[in-house]
Amino acid sequence: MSKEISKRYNPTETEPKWLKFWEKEGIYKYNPRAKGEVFSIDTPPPTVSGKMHIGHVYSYTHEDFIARYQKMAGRNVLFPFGTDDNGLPTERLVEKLKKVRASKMKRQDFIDLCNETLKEITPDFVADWKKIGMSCDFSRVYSTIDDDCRRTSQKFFIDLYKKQKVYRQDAPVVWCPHCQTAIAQAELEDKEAETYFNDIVFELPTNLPAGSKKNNLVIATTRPELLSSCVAIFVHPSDKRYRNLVGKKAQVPIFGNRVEIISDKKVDMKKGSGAVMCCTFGDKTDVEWFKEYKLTLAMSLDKAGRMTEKAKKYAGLSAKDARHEIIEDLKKKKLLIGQKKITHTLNVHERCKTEVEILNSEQWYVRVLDQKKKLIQLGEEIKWHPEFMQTRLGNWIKGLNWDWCISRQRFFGIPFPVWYCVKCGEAKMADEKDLPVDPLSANPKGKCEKCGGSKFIPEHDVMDTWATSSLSPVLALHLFYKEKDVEKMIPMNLRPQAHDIISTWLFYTVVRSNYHFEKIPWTEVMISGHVLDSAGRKMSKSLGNVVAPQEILEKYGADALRFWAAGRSLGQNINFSEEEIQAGKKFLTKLWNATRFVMMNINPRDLRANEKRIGTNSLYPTDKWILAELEVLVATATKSFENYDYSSSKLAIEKFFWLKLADNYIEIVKNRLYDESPKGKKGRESAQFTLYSVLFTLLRLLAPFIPFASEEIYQTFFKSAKCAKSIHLCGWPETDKKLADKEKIKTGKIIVEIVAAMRKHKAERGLSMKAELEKVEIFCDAMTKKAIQEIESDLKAVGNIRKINFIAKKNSKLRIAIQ
RNA sequence: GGGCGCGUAGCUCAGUUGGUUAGAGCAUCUGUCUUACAAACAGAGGGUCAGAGGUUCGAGUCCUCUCGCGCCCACCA
Repeated sequence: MSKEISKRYNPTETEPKWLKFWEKEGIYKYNPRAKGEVFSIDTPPPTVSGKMHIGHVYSYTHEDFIARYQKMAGRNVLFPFGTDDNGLPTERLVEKLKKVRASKMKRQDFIDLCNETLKEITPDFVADWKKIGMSCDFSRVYSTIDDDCRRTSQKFFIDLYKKQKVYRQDAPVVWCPHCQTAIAQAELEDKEAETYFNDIVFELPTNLPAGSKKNNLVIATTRPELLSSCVAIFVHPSDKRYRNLVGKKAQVPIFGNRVEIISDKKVDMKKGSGAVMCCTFGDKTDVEWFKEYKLTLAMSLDKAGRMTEKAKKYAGLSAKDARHEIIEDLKKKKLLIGQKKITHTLNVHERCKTEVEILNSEQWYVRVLDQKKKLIQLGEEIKWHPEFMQTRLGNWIKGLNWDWCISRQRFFGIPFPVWYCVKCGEAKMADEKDLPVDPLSANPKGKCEKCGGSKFIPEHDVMDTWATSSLSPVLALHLFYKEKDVEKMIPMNLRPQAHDIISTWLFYTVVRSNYHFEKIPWTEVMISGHVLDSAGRKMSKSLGNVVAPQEILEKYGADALRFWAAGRSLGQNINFSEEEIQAGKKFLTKLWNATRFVMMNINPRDLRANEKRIGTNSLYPTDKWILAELEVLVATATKSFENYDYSSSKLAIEKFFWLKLADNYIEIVKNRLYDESPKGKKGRESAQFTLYSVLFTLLRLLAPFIPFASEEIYQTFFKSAKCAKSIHLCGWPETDKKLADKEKIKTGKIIVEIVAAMRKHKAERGLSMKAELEKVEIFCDAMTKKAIQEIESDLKAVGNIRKINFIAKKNSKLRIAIQ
């Protein structure tokens, strides 16, 4: 071995080298016809959003551990890659990068700008995924806005239409006034806010039944600006205070219109005054009442969140300003008789944190509410890792209140392949062979199927990005398979993802797979947790605790980051800790040094030539011990990986390497390696053979976690004797039951115990570990004595002991006395 | 209010189907230049396993309740 091999492993120098090598050699290319059972992964296409963040590192490395393991275990791994780059997130990014506002630009100019911007930034964005060592096949990637995805997305939309699983309806929908589009239930977030509960006086008609004391009705509301939308007042049926008012009318203050007082059990008698104004629309209950009692529609807010003509003198004001003015006016008229400060939770749009409204508008919906039972059942058919994550999907489905709204009044997305007949309004779908199509620039073929009309207007809306990414199994498979073969590959083997998008991406994919293929999209899912800051708080720009993985990569390299990411079990959140990443780097140095030391004392070619002669049978008992331990390790690591439990695998490997191999075994046998005399040949060769095979096995066990360092070590020290061109093609170690010798494991425990006793003896006396020990007395039973005698020479060497005395007695526990 | 997860050494976490004296890393202290590694190595101290009941010969592990933390959902008049 050449002397210039450095003492310290330098990841930042090494990693780019192997990245290039893997790409050049096509190590991770997928070949559908290659041998081995296919293992297909529905990789999450990251949203192109500037830069990869630390949360990406965490969950993507998890799936990479599994992909690499599966590949080494002989499966033909399909590990595709794509990017999700349309819809609101992309629009927002482009607006920010290019300092433009989509709403102030010509539609087509903005779309062109989005496409250009994506072209500029995507390569750098994807490069980060390569840098962390993802073993995806990057030679073909999809983007959810590319031609093929647009075609696929539109094709499957038409499929939904034909199957009547998608419908268009003019109805109340959750609306973001900032983004000016409808959004889906899954895109809502909670936000705590302070507001006032206002007690407002509604005048009652004068012709009240005899005995009525009051001539007005007080209603508490947080949203006085919606007074002009008030279409009814609700009270509880058993509320004695208002019983005689049911069926009567009350006058809306300021606006003067009269609304009916209705009784309904949804009213909470204890809240406010017990009487509620129903506005179209203030909240979900209003929608329910609107539908149930067929109330009139009175929308006071427009799509931009400004007051409409309905609000008369307040028209044109923002909701916030209108609230202020109305309160002032009510005060003047002495119709506001109380204000109470409260904190309540309201729904905001997750993308822009704007308070959402409910507006009536025409949207496309995918049916999900009538499928709840079936969808829950499909969720149960999938095997979940960890299991408890399945409950989250079940709970989400149970709690759904709206069908899945997929239309967005936006610009950069996949258009609906739809026109509407001017005469009868019937939707007309595009011809499949014309896809992808933009209805704004193309015309439909043929006449209206319903009325025979020949004039059409195009659909302006685009689809929500989830409506395309929910087809990711198809998008990914289509990179490598012909369209007609795609369905045969479903269900895929694995969907990996983080827990935050169970109610969106995971759920929607199940919905689509059910409608299009009538089966689950994958047989197993693995769900990763999140990365929190070192104090366990969410990372956010406002807290200033965001960690950029790019800096960590530069400082410690990808392997150290990956090693850190493997440290917590699947599904658990992890706190970011630079110390733990440092520990990973230390592990790499230690591994490098241990290998370097071993290989300085071994000539792999000689070893190979003498392999048969040395064999495993004639090995020293100490050597059989470490091989037995290694067998246990391989079995554990394999079992854990098969169960997606990479963290147990990593922990076991780490402990074996550091505690058993480096701290003990190598220390014990190094004396045999140094002995170059003819007499020491047998012992030397036995240790060499053992060390070489242990390290090569260990290296393969570690390869999924630290692909760069394991490759560097393989290429530097092992490749001449082994044939594969990369460690990642060397295969997963096989277990060899012959070596799993339980007796030798017991012997090993005894060795470690005796060595520890000698070390303690020397440490307590401040002696060098090399210091000679005159005599060591061992109290034990006859069986143990026999076992120790087999390894006596190794023990004497490592402890520099002159003499070992045995005091063997029946049932005597092992005890060591040192002089 | 409902669901899920978590609570083990100063910190971050392991702890298989219940079974010897509850483990590791980091941190702390002490020692050692030892022909892989001083950014190393060896050793030490440090735990009522959140709390209370229960099942059991035996509970960190199983059951019930309580408390604390986190996430998701609901409530938003």
